[in-house]
Amino acid sequence: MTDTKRFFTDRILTWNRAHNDRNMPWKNEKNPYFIWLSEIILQQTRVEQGRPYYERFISAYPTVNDLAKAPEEEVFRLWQGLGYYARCKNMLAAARSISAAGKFPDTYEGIAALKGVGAYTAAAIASFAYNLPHAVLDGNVYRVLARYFGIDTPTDTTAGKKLFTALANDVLPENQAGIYNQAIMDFGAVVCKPQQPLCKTCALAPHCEAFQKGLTDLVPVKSKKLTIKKRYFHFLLLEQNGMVWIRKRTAKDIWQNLHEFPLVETPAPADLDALRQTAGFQQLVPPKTKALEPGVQLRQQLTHQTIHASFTRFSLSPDFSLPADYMLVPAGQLEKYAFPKIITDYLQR
DNA sequence: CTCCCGGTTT
DNA sequence: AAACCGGGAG
Repeated sequence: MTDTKRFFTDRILTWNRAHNDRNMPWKNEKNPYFIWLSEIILQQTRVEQGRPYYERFISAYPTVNDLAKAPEEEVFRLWQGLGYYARCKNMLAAARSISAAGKFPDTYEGIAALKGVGAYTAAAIASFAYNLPHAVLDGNVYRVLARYFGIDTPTDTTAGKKLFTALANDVLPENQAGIYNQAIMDFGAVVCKPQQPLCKTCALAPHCEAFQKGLTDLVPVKSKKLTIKKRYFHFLLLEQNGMVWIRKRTAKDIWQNLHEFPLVETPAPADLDALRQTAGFQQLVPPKTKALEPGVQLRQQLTHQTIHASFTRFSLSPDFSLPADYMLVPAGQLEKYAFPKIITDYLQR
């Protein structure tokens, strides 16, 4: 262990004792079920967005057995709007396996075997709940380590993951894993931020490679560049005497397991006249059915696609029926189903 | 508006 | 290596 590494760990712990006033409802929590729940909710999610979901989940399901017993549709409805819906599916599967086992796993390997739990989440739960010496490696930790130690190896490569994992575990104080892991992530979120980090007042700056060499904005490095494609979704609100057609998305695509209105996707922007020419539209709407009003346009930005959505209402003749994967539900019952954000936005507008 | 951010699975 | 969401910042 080098001096600069010892200094690093010591200053992180000191900062945590003296200056860390970041407060989360799951901090100091020792119940592994609550810790696991909060970590699943916080994956890819900002604390302030996740917090209300966490409160609702622990209130609805105070124990892992309550969650394990819950119907999938109900859990998805509670998860609605949080994004990355595979997390919800995996969470429920994990809850059922924990409940069947009769206790929460208390080893790193046992925790890592849970669905939806990868290296980061396993280390977080192992250290927070059981103080096991496993270093967390999330976006905050990558950034703090890359800057302080001046590492420009891309973090999203096998070599990068290996290097950062070894370093993270090297600077982990063996007997304070839980406190330290929380501290380094808070430090990354509050001081060593992605944009405009607080280097001027940072107690680590004297030994920080990136700060000393003016490389703060150049690390961490990522190798992949994101290509974003545009998609054009035309949602059809097909109404039949107070009822409306919906279906569950089952394809290997975004929003799997959520519901939607009958959808026609076009490769390019299309107005209603152009839409009527498509086979998809003709399969869903009888000829000469008039739109009830001009369509509503909404947009949603995903990681690698931009969704341009239109919503158009039609009144369907009573005898018409859609393919078997669609279901006709009362318009007043839509809140029982989980929908993607762009659809709930439309419904609430 | 346009970017930017982030764990796990396949 | 690529796909998966939604919200915040500029």
